Amino acid sequence: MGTERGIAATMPAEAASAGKEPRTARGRRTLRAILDAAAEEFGEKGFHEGSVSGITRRAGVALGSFYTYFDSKDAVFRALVRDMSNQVREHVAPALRAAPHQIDAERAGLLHFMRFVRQHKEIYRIIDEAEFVDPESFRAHYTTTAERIRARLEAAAACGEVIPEVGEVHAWAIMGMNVFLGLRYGVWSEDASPEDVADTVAAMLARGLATGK
Amino acid sequence: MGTERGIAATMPAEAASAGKEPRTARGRRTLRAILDAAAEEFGEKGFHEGSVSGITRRAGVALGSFYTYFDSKDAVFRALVRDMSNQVREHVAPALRAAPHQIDAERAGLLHFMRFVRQHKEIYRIIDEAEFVDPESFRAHYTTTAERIRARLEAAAACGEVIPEVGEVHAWAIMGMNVFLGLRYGVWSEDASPEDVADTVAAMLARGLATGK
DNA sequence: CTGAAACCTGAACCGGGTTTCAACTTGGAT
DNA sequence: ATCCAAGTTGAAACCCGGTTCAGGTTTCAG
Repeated sequence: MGTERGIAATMPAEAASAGKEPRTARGRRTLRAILDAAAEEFGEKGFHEGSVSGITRRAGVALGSFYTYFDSKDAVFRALVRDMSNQVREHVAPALRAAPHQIDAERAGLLHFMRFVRQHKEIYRIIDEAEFVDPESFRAHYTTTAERIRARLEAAAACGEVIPEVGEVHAWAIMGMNVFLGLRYGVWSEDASPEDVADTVAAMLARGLATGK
Repeated sequence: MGTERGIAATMPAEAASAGKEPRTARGRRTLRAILDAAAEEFGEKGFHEGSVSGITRRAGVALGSFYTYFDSKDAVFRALVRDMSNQVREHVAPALRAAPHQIDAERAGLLHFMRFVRQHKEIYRIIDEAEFVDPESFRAHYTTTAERIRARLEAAAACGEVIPEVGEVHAWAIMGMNVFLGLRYGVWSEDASPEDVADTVAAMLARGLATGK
């Protein structure tokens, strides 16, 4: 289960706990190692089964060093959840902008989300477990995601691309579909191509399931 | 957060761990008290934060009595997950049968699911946490739920009530919508009536979001 | 009524993981 | 070259909750 790049690519300024930011290059290196190790550890074992010593072992640093950068086990987890949430958004956003029509945009959103998930299967374990470990971030993640979908839909409604009744309910419905399809066809099994799944959903979104009669 | 009836209504034979079934009326009473208390405890605090002593305190029995009926903390949780899964199904099933048309059936499914959720808000904490505590049951719950939806859709397709292309993808999409709408409008806030939400979704499912043009 | 099985009790055991801390090392500014 | 703040170390203190168990109480079939 390749965590590959993990958090490393972007190093958010607020990764460490308040007042514990590294001041030297060495410190930044260690912090990054700890964050990547934490993504691995929690992705594999979950929050409660994962351990701080597991993180430091993977990172190749001493147990005590962890507390140079984080106040607690919870704190790293929170940092990770926020980062994951951002990563998804940043990965999907460009595809949305490129779409010529709103239905295409929703199709592209799902498609790129599924692709992202296949490369970062740890995301479900981390975001889902946030419901228990860091409810604030969990709620924030889904609320802002739904809000973004709603804004897109309403803009499209203004252009006459979709029906004028679109609103929050549609946004949550679409988000729910995407999350479950990502779990089913991204994490659990890859027995259907993301493109086919996205096509099917786009068709349903466009014209519904009812027959003409 | 009234757990109200909890598990009490139906007492599944396999609630207790193997070989630990109660043999007297007193035993059954105690087992039931423990199960209801466990639903409360885990619903409020989640699996890891919840404790066996918290359960027995709520149930008004001694710590040791717990182990008369369950092999471990995990075991009660597993029993709870299966029971919850059944309860939802049993609560929603009748409404499905009563629907005259497949789209009505899906509307009714969502409607009754939301109503059930409002009365059993613990369900999300318990089923969601099963992803980590009891992955088998978690997977089973969603797999069989989706399978049931798929079967309904395909039967309806055979009657010409819905388009013939319906399949697994549609089933997972509908399930995902329902889960997230239940979370948003059942657990997090009751700022929209289940009926309105269900109507909106049914319309989307029937005719889609695209405009005529 | 009565005795054995079922059930209840809670103090104590136990393992494991988080967090602390005092001594030590490193690196870059002066 | 020197010095000290930043960083590192890992053993051990600490905490906490799951699980056990030996002894007492209740139930109910015979």
